[in-house]
Amino acid sequence: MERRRGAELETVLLDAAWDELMEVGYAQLTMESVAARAHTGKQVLYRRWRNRAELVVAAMRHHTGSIVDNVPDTGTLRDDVLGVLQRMADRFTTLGPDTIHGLMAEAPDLDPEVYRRMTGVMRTVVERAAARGEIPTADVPAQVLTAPTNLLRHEIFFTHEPVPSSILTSLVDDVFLPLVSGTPRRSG
Amino acid sequence: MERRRGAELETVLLDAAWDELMEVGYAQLTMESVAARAHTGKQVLYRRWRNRAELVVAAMRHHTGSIVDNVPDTGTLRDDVLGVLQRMADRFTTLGPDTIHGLMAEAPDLDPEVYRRMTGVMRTVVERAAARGEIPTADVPAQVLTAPTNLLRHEIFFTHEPVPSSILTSLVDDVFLPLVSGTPRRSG
DNA sequence: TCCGTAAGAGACGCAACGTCTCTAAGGAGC
DNA sequence: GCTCCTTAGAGACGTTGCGTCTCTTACGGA
Repeated sequence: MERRRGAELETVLLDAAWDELMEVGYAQLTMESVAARAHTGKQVLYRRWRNRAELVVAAMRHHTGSIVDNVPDTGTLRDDVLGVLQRMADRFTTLGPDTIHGLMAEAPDLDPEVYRRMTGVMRTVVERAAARGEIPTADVPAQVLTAPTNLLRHEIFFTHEPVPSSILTSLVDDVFLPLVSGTPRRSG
Repeated sequence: MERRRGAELETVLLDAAWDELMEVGYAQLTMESVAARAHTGKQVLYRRWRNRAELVVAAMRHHTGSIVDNVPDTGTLRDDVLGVLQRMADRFTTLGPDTIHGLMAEAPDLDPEVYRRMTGVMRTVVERAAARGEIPTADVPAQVLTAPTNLLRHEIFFTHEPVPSSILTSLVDDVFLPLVSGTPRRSG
């Protein structure tokens, strides 16, 4: 019997977890089913991850690299932000809301990190736009900076159909760009 | 033995579920624990609700009435919106994120209804402001209308501490009011 | 060649699910 | 006031999946 070890085994485990996630979804995914799919025992899983949630998160990380790498840089703020949103939408659509909700419920310490990353991405995009002179300043309130990604995430969480692209454009054109372009201080 | 029936029994059951929810949280709440607290059997619960999620939702509804009743009407748009947000924050804070995530994971068909209600509330608030002449028009894009409540909900979902009131004011002053008051069309 | 680590496999006890069964309380109808 | 029918109260039951524990054995390092 060929016995897998080290990185090779780990890849097999993570792939098994990912495949199981894609086929049956998070709610139906069990440690037993992943172990069986990888032709190994549960202990091998528990030696590496403390529970289902950690295993699935690791599988997700393994399957798709970080969003933070290669921030969109199209030359216009609008397309950059749309690019960011499009990537988020694509990514979460493949996961599906049940997986997301399940993970949120079981791995509560995990989420803040995930979404704080996007703040950095948006900051980069906005700073580039300001450097181009496209917007008056990169000094944008945090709530404005994170509004598009947060609203999209909200949409993904509460909607069970894929997010239509009209929502993405509306978030950019109706919400984000007006807030950063004019930045009209209220007269009151 | 006094045997409870009908509405009286139902109230006891829902109260037991609510108390259990407040004391141990959603993850630790079991049908058995609720039944025991209500001094009854599980079958009495299952005769009324199909599962844990439905029971808890019913308990929440029973404990706190709808938000839609009495929309804030303070005379200024800013205070109205702040009032709406404050109520949302209060309500969700008593529940806690684990309960919310747990419910979302187990009762996926439930959520859209809940958050579409707030759209109606915001529409009312904005229409009143337009009628007062406080803002130029009540014809506001849907994404703008729902931005504050959605962003707050997002914040509640991803944060594990209570939402500070500075976030509420920022959502109103930095995001919402600029979008509805000037509504400056971008020059480009 | 020997040894120690960990893979592969599965038994185990536990917790909670949701179903099923049983007894008896207490309204409704006569 | 008696009978009947619904259903409360209680808990047994089988199932599932968790996370732990145990055992044998492959294999890489010294």
